[in-house]
Amino acid sequence: MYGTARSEWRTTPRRAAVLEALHACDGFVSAQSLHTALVTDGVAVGLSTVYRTLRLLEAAGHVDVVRDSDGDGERFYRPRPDDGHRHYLVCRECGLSLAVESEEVERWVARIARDIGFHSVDHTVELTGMCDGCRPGPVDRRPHPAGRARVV
Amino acid sequence: MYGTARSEWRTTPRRAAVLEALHACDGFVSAQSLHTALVTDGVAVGLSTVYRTLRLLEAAGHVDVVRDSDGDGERFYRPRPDDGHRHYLVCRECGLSLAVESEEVERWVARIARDIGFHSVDHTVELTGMCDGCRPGPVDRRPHPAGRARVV
DNA sequence: CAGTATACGACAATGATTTTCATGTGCGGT
DNA sequence: ACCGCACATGAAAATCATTGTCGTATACTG
Repeated sequence: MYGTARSEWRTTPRRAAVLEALHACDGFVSAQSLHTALVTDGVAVGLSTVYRTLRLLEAAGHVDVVRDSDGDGERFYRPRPDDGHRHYLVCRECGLSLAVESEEVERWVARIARDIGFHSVDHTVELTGMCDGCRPGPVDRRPHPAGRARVV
Repeated sequence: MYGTARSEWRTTPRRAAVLEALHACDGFVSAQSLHTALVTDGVAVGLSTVYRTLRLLEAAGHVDVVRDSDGDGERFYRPRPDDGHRHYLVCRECGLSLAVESEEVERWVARIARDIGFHSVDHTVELTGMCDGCRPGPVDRRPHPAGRARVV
C-alpha cells in the first residue's frame, strides 16, 4: 500500500485508517478535520497520531501540502497522484482546488538549482485566486457555503 | 518614503523605524527578531506595532515574505526591490538567501490563470536547498553558525 | 488650536501543532 | 508460538508565533 519506498515505518491499523480517510476526501483537508472525520466514522484515533501520520506521509512524498494563505499557517493535505507531485490553484473564497500542469516550473526549478549550484533543491508553488462561482463583484459577494474542501 | 501608492496610512516614527530596521538587515528577518533588533537599538516599539507594520508593508507590496519550511509557519520579511517582487532560493542549513530570476514562472502563472479562468491569481514560490558551504556529506555536517539570516 | 480617527503598547487570548510520558503493540529472532 | 524491545499511541500539557483587546497617545484636518 505504501509502495514506492522501503518500509521505514510500521504499518499499523491507525495509519492505514488515516491514509484511507485521506483518500476518501475530495481535495485538501486539514489534520483537524481529518481527525474529526475519522472519529465521526467510528475510528478511534488520537489527534497526535493523525498529525504524526500526515508528517510521515509528507516526508515519504505520498501527500501534497498547501498552507492557509492567512496568518496561522494551517496545513492542508491531499494524496499525491502516482505520477508525481502537483501544484494547485485554490479559490480563496470557496476552497475549490485544481491541480495544474507545471512541467514548465519543474524545468525552471531544475535550471535555477543547477545554475546557482545548490543541492537538493525543493520547491513550493501555490496559486490562489477567485474561481468563476465567486465573482469579484464588490457588492453581493457571499462566502461560499462549501468551505475550503472541494477539488476537481 | 512609502512612494508607490496613495497614502492610506499615517507616517509615524515607529513605522519609519521598523522600515529602516528592515532595510538595515541582510536577508530575511522574522517579526520577532526585528523587534528585538529595534529594542536593542534603543527604539522603544511594541511587538504588536512591528507585526502591524509588517502586515501593512506586506499588503502594500513593499516586502517579500517567506515562511519557515517546518511546522509553525513562521514568517520572514525582506524589503522588496523597487523593480518588482522576487522569489528566493534559501539554504536550509544556514539561511543564505538569493533572489532568483523568475520571469518564466510569472508568465506560467499568468497563462494558468487565463486558461482556467480564475480572477486575481496570486502566487507563492519558494525554493529551498543546500548551498555550497553546507555540503550534504552524511558525516561532518555542522549547522552553520550564522543562522538563517544572510542574503546576497 | 480643537476634534477625531487612527496608532500605540502591555497583556491576554488564540489555535494549530508538538511534546511528554505512560501504556499498548508490530515484528524479528528464537 | 513466544519473547523482547523498539516503535506506535493517545490524553493532556506545552509551545509559540501571531492576533485581539482596550485604554491612552498622537498625527492630521479644518
